[in-house]
Amino acid sequence: MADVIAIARTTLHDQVSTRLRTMLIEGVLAPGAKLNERALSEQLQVSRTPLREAIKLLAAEGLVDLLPNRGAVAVQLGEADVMHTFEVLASLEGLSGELAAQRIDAVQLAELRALHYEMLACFTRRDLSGYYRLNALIHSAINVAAANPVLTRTYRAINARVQSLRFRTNQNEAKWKLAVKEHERMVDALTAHDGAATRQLLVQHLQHK
Amino acid sequence: MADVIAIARTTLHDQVSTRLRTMLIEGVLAPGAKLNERALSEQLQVSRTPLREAIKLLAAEGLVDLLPNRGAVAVQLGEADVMHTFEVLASLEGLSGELAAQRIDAVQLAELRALHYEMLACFTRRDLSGYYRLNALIHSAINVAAANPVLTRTYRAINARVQSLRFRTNQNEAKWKLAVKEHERMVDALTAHDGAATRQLLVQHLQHK
DNA sequence: TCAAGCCATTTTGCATGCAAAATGCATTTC
DNA sequence: GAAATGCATTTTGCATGCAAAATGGCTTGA
Repeated sequence: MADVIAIARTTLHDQVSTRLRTMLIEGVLAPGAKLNERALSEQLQVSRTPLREAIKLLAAEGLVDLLPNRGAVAVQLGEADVMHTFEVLASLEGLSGELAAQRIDAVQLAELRALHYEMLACFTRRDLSGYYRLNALIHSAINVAAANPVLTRTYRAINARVQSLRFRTNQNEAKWKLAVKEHERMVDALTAHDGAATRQLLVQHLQHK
Repeated sequence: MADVIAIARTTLHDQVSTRLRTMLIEGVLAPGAKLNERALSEQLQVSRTPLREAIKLLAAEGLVDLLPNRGAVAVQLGEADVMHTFEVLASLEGLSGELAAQRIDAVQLAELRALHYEMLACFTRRDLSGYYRLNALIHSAINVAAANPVLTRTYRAINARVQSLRFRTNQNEAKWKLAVKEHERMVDALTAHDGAATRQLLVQHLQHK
């Protein structure tokens, strides 16, 4: 009984916030839309209390704006907001890469390489959705290898803000090729445990979006 | 009637979260302490609803841990947690410096220099509390010069986590001298609009703590 | 004496109720 | 006809009530 993980007990406001978050990211709640408490509570079949707690949480994450006495509104990011968010994201990705390069072990490296090859397969087949999935997995693996929970949490929170945009951006062939190339170099840099290089590559990688 | 600012109307849960945040930072609510809802609501003279909303917010900020069905506990940072937090903070400070170096204007630079001289005065008088105040102002000014609200918000949130620790750390003379020296170089780098150098200095500066 | 089980009390989580603020609409006035 | 005003409705914000879970102490049995 060494590594028995506690049974996940989840509170209602937690479930609600998760639900709302995906609704916001997937655009079910479009930017600028008002979040009507009564309507949402009926839709999600919960009372207003946990719903309100969830909304406060999303406000803290920057996914909704809170107007006193006038409710919550799904944030509408202007061009400047997106740029600012990407600046911070790039920096955090860079840190993630630098730390990962220092801390990644052989097993993690092997797994990363495996994911990379799977991604190449998707690229070759022009399987865009598979590519996206693996891309996310790879970046997540790097994040895990960085072994810094604070970083992981912060990155996740900020990433959620622009996640919805990624549903819209579409890759062209040249960019796609470049991204794959960059990934290749990333794996190399991580293998060499070259922190500075990995950082550089990840920052660049994000700036190309 | 050009720049009339709207009257600040504040919600109760907002006030409560602000109050609790300072209580946590200042150690009135010591790390590991349970946040009893009834006790706090009586103490702050508010009902449990806004109090609970505030606690959820602080949980999102990472100042308290939420144990399902067992309430909230003021976070107790282990050595590893502190290290992880500082890693992220250093990175964000670095970004702040890099952006500030690119974007700072003459007026902001002048103000920064003025603050720096005020800080030197405090250093000369061995006025530690004045020094801390100006130090915070200078870092805040750099943050503002970086002109990235997302960065500012993120930094603030993460900084709050370790802010309470700073009440305890005490400078020795040598470290203090070094910090002042580093600040001097920072101002120079910003004046030269040298992003890389400013980044480097700020990262180092934080690592010395 | 000590441990295990049980019950009373406390505490959290959620639902609901009520008041203040905001919104929308109709009416009035010019 | 357009703008302003007043009123009804809606919506948010907070307080309170109630049930489930947790906590602490007590008794019972070995």
